[in-house]
Amino acid sequence: MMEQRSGGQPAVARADVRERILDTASDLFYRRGVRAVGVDLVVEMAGVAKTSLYRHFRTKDELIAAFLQREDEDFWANWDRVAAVHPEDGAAELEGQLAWIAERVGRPHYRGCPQLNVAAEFPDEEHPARIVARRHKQALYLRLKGIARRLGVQYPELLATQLTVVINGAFVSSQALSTGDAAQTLVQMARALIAATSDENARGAAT
Amino acid sequence: MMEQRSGGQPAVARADVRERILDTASDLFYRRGVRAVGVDLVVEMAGVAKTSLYRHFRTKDELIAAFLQREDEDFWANWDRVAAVHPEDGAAELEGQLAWIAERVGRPHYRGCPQLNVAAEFPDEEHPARIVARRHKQALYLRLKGIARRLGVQYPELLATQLTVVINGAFVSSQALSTGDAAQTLVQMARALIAATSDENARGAAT
DNA sequence: CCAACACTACAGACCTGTCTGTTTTTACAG
DNA sequence: CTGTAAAAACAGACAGGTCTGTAGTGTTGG
Repeated sequence: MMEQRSGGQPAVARADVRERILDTASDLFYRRGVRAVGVDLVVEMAGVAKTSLYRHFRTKDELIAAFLQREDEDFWANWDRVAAVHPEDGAAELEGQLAWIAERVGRPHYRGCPQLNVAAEFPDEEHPARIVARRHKQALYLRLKGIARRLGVQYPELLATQLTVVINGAFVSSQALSTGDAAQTLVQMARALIAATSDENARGAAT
Repeated sequence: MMEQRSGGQPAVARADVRERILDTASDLFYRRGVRAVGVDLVVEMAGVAKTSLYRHFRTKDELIAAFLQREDEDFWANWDRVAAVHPEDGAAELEGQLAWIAERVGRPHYRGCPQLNVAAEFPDEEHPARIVARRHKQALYLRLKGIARRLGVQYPELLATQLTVVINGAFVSSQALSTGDAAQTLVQMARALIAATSDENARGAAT
């Protein structure tokens, strides 16, 4: 861990300590739960002083919010990478998004969506971390609505809501999805929902 | 949960205190989160002595498990009540189940599925409460598979997995479902998924 | 009579956040 | 390249509160 940076660059160590704290805290928070991890443990595992933690983060609550903020940015980085591959084909993009989400859900020690986990741990909706989580889920809905619009379905808002439910459901259903191909299951769900919103007007008064 | 009583009749007061503790703990655990609620608060709100709590529950972990156990029983009581109304029609039963689930999700201070919340709070999968939660979700899957079989779809396991994802997704997506009719949204999802598994091959051997 | 109950106090550990003091790193001037 | 002052990091004690679980004492009701 000890790196000697002879003739070091300025402002690196500053960001370095902050990043090390956030790295360590994120890992511990996700794996053990936020409330179960104290700042003393974060400080010890990160190899920093407690004063350093409280210099970069005013309170533990702000550290939790920073944890979710980083998870949010990581999530959309993955999303945008896939979106860039399918600038035209909305259906292909959606399946691509579901593919990497399913891969993530299926990982060995996957423990759910951090945003949903923190929401479960902290009932206060005005908690700084809950505000990050709420914006994250709102952004997910909006992105799905954009895809739904590109698909040209009749009710993009309805389809976006349904896809939100499916994706959030996948996050908390790793047990049910562990048997079989999770990606295929989710893609089939998306196709079925798309087909249904496309049928609505054509079918008219059937059954 | 057969409790052996040494020889007397004091079963009434005993069960009364136990129930009062469990009532109070369940309410506090659900609304504020399990880790955020200490036994001192439970004891104070229930108006009992701490020794009484630890006489009826060996540890707080067992109290948490009892909380989820009771939620499990309540859930299936609702389920069975609806199931009894539709002994033949699987599609109607499924829509009935989704209707009361959506109603529950849409309640003013709904705070998610207790089983999922506890799973988010406690990473240890061998925690007594996690064992209850795991069995609960497994039971949900099995009930849905039973409905799927009655529907005569081609892949009942696949449909059951998909419906599990939808229901768990509804539990954690009250934000997305708060706009519009949640019950209708879920029912439409179920219909779309059923139609998709029915469309897969034979279209001729209908009802 | 005695088991269940209420109440208080306690042990030992943990929590967040602050404070003091020392050492290292950085920034910049000469 | 060097001297120096400010900023940042380290180390650790500390305050004041919380947590789970146990123990001791007295009260009550069947």
